[in-house]
Amino acid sequence: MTTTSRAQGVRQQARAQMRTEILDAAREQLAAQGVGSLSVRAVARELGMASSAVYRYFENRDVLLTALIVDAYDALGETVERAEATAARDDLGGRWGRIAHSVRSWALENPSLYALVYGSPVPGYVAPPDTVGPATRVTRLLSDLLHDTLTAPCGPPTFDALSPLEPPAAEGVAPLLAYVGPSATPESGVRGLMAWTWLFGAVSFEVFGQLTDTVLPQRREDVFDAEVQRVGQWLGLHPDARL
Amino acid sequence: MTTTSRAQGVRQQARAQMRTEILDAAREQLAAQGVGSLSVRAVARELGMASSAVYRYFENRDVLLTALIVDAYDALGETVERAEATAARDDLGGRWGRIAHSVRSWALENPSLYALVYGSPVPGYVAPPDTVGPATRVTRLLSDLLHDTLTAPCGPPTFDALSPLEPPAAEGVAPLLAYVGPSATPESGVRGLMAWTWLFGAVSFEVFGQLTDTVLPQRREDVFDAEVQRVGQWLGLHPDARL
DNA sequence: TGTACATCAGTGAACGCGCGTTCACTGATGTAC
DNA sequence: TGTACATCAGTGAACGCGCGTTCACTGATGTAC
Repeated sequence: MTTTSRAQGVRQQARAQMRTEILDAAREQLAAQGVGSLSVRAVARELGMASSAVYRYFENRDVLLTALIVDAYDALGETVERAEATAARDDLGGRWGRIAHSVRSWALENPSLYALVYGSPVPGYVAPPDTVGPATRVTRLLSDLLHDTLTAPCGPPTFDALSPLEPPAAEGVAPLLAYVGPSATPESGVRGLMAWTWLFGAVSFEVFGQLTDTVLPQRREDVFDAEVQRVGQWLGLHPDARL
Repeated sequence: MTTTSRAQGVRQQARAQMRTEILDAAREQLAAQGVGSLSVRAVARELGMASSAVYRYFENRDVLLTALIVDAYDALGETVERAEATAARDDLGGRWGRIAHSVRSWALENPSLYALVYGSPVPGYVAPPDTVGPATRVTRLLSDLLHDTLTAPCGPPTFDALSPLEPPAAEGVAPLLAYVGPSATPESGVRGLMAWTWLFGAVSFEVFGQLTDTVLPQRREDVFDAEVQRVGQWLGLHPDARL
């Protein structure tokens, strides 16, 4: 490494740090006021710099917002991946439990970031392509789990469906089946979809305050865990695997 | 009715109509720009009146927003109540299907209103007490349905739970059980909670665009219906009741 | 029925504010010889 | 190592804008006698 590139490295490092500081300040803004009132000027004020200086780092407000979204997806993705990795590969129920519980805790710890990525979309804002990768990290874990369930040594679970999935519905889940891989059947695909849907529905209800007067705040983790187990059992995961 | 009160009636009627027109314009605003940018001035502009005139009808922006929220809850509540009422009382699966499908269609037809009441909350805005009544109309239907399931002539469903609900979780759902009534057991309460959670999770995912690349747009209703049936079966509703 | 008065919807100017973004600039830091 | 030049972070003033809300007002509509 030459002196030149080391010096360049210093400049770049300073740049990266400033970028981080801007994003941190923006996250504070977000938590306090919501997406709508995230403003370049307020972020600059928080950092004690001229608002025009922020434009050296982010072309405009939307680019800043996109960076926050990407970071949020990545933070959630990494947290959940780490949690999932602590379960033995053949402990399918355990993996499901880690995923579910870690999504929930991350969301409760970062409600504004969760709202940013799983809340109501901001009309007019279109997520650029760079967001899709980070967005699918949790989905990937769930998809792999479903695949492992269907190819487990003890054989795929037998579902208690009364009738097989009707053709139009089976056709509908085709993209999902393609994503999971050849092991997936329409019935298992729909069930996986329902588990995914349920998980984020449950977390959203809790984070967005819809559980008031329904579940006692101090017992929400216990109730959530009971629900996770029931979904796991219904999915054909080993039922007594616990977090 | 005297001339006086009839005249008064005319004035009041004009007032009520103007109020409606303001709310309609606000709803258009909402659909186009989202909650954050709902503005008194823009609403007035849309109606071709001075922005100060709006203050004759709504004390301030928050009061206007609250009125929109109440109206949205009421519109959804009425739609779902009407749909549910078309099923025979003893057709439990049919009632569940009507509720689920009507929530979904209303949400897809009124995505901005759905986002207003089931999307991420606006930080800083606190829902005043007048919103709770309208907010519980759908919940009431689900709760009654659960009650009817548990007190059906053929007896309550037997759930395939491997182990009974653990005490902390059972304690957690106490408020919900109190709401449903004495027929509810902890296990049925958790299942009802999960169905409720799943329903709004599924609808939110579809309305908020999380189903892209997962379920084919033209087949979403079919897939949704398959899911509804599976949840219904799992809840112990008569499995072949169809919409 | 006719008239004097009260009520009330709607106006338009004004207040103070914060916003996104641009631009010419200054001064420090890095680069090339 | 020393110097002339290029790069680039950050400044501060300015642009044009839309916002919520207030206020003194006008004129139409309703009320009381």
